[in-house]
Amino acid sequence: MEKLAIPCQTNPPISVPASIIKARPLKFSSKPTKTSIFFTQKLTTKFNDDHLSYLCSNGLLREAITAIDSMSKRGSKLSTNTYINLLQTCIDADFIELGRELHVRMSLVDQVNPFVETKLISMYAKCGFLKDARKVFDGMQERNLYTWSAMIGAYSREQRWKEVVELFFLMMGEGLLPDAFLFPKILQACGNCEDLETVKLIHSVVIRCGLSFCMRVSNSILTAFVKCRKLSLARKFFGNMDERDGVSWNAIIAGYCQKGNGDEARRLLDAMSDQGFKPGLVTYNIMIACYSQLGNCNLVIELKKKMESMGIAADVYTWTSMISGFAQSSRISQALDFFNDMILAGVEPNAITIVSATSACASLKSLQKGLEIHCFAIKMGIAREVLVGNSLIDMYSKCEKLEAARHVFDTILEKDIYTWNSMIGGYCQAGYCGKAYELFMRLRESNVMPNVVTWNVMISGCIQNGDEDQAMNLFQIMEKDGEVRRNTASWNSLIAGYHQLGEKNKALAIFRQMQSLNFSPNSVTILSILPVCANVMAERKIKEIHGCVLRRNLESELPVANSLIDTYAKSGNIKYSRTIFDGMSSKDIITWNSIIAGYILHGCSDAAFHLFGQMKKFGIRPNRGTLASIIHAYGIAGMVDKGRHVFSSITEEHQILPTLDHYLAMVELYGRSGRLTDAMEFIEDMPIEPDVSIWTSLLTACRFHGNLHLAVQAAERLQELEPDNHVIYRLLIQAYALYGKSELALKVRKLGKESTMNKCTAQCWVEVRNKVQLFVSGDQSKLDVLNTWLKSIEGKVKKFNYHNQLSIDEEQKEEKIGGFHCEKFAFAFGLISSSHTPKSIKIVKNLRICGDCHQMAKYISAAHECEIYLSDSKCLHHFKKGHCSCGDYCCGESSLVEQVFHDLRSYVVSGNHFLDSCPIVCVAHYNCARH
DNA sequence: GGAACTACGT
Repeated sequence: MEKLAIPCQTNPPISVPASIIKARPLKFSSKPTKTSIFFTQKLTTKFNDDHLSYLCSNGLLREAITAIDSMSKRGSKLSTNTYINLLQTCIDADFIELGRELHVRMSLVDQVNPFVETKLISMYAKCGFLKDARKVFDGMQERNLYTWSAMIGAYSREQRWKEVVELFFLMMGEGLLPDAFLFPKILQACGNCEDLETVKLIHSVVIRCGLSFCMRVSNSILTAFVKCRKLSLARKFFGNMDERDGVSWNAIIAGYCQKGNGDEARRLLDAMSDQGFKPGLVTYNIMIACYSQLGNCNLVIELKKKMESMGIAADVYTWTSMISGFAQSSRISQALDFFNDMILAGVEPNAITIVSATSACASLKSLQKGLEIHCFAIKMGIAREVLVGNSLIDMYSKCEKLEAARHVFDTILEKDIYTWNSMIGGYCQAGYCGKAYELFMRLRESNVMPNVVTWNVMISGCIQNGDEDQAMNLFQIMEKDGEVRRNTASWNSLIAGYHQLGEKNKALAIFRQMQSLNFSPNSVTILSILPVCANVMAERKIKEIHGCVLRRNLESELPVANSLIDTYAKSGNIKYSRTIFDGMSSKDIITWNSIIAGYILHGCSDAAFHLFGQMKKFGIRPNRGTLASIIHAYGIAGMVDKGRHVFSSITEEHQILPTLDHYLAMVELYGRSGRLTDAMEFIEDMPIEPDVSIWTSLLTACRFHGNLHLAVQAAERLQELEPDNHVIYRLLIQAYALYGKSELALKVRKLGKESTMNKCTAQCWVEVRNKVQLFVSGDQSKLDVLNTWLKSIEGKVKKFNYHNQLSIDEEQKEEKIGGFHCEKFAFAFGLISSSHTPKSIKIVKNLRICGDCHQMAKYISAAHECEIYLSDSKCLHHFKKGHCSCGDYCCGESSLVEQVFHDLRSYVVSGNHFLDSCPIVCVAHYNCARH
């Protein structure tokens, strides 16, 4: 800009742009007339205005202030207009400091009036100082519509909807009503905080003040009803509208889309065209967003083609909603394909596109694609923006690239709490608890306040990494030190953490405490606590949680219903699983897998096959888990060829790479049917290294079918894999001893003695009529009654359908109580501890049930018409009418995994049994239970 | 006389 120095008598020489000089009238009459005085004043004002705004627009704030001060010293008062223009300059250029100076000077010369005050409100608000804006507002003598509009507009921009609605009521209290501009703002606020009552009130006010004809206002009412999720009201309002425009149609269509009712939205779209309204870009974008979220690829493509045929090009919103919608509906690779298509179509992504695409990469853990998008963000110059940066941190964390995540973290210019939480969460997930803690401490020193999420992330990080004390400590101090209120997620972090640590009892205690403090469990809580209760003796607790699910209307959430199916099945109640399954209006692959696995657990392979067929009929594609289960089911049914056929279909038909669970199911399939050589050959041909479960499965099969030669091989391989496992030692010794290799047996025994492993004590728990009794091996006190009874039936059991197994279980003697295994006492206690034979007995055993006891359970279930549910360390046995759901295959030596034992002992030791209403009766008191 | 600031979609 060309600058000229012009001499000036009253002011020091200053530079003024040529355009201003040109704009100045050049002629003055020598004698001042009334008009010319007016003109001169006006010119002076204009000159001052231009002069000051010139200084401002060039950033010469100090000079501007000096000029103002020297003007006021000379007694020339700045006009309100000048102040307003200056304040506007401050807004436009974000010169809040100058604005404050002006505010001070205006107050000093007492030149404040509603006009400038309103402008001051705008200025403070737009520069991000809402509190100062409010201070001006509160200090005002009189407020008019403009003032209210400025103040309400300020809260609206900050999305502080509640304050907007509050101000609306205050405004009405002062006898003022919004106009056609302000009503939409307030309605938007009501919609966003779902304040239906206020919307209804405004609706009636609008009718009374005759503003219903205004499209903006009535469209805003319509939108507010939609946002309050009152679609019936919205539809009624829409139907009653005298006039509708495209926006009205879009609003009602958006309402159905938000509810996921794409069909109704589609009908409205057609009706809209029929009534002569052309759907526009926004209409198509709404519809496409809806179908993208539903993951309906075909319809999205169809709609996009249709809009393009109407001459409407997909814009950045169209593509972005497709990308984010598909990412959210788990069709993540499709979402990333759309990102590519968008770039090819030459549409420039915006920050939200980048965020959506990055989060898609995060869920896919696709580092390659994530890096590409990071490059895009860098090229667009938005990689350091907080929103984009946050999603990049998340993506790198999920791809386990913590250093890259940290690099992004360090480069983000203005970190918000999400930035910190993402980084801390990333460290926690990766197990770097120390780094997370370090960052957490740094955050507490920064000017960003940790929020409840930060604390929750830290708690779950600590507990997942095993630092239970630190987790509890954080949980205790968060409210006092952190000034955040615990929420459901805080409790969930602890419950899920304890569940992962296998501390079921502590998880249940936290769950109880949570409820007693009136925190409502949500679906996450339910999903953490249900697996804890998957136990034949916890049915009451499960029903209690089921009740809680129904009260909170959580049964419609698929994962919750799926978990209920799974938990009931694992707890012996497959009928309940089925009832829930049948009652579900929508089912996903997990639903089908849960019920199928449930039936298999109960030995009902036919039901599993039937459901598998039905599932395919419904067009649900089986996944990895389904196929493993079905092979397992063919194993139980002894249908080897069918099982093999399913195995080959994994790769051929379903294009899935078989994993260890499929190989295990195949070994079991061969093993059960006695095709041990096939099993061995299958294991040797496996492209992945067989693990403990594979060899254990083979060993079980060898025991069942009496193949000592292969048993020794399996035991040797097991011993190689887990040299410190004492159970495997014992198996190996027994196998050698029985195979006639006593020298080897002795040698191994010597080695085994040197290892410090302790043998587990056998224990079992029996529940009869909601009372729980513990039997521990080695405790022989006061068991005469049971002993006598057991001896009386021993002979009968032997005659009953005995399967002659290869016995390598000789060492179990030491676990016995008075010559019997503890579960036999459990059977006896269950049967004779009250006057009637119970319909069912439920037992949990820490080790694996032996063949002998298994036999007795079968006998009892037939002779006494009493079903026995026995959950041992490996399997759920359901004895009924002389048969067991495991098909007699799952009994034998004690388990390799002693987890169940550990869990159960902790219940007793801590005195907190999971059935609140079921106190544990100690063994010595068993006689009292009869009365 | 000035000032408030224009509904539906990421």
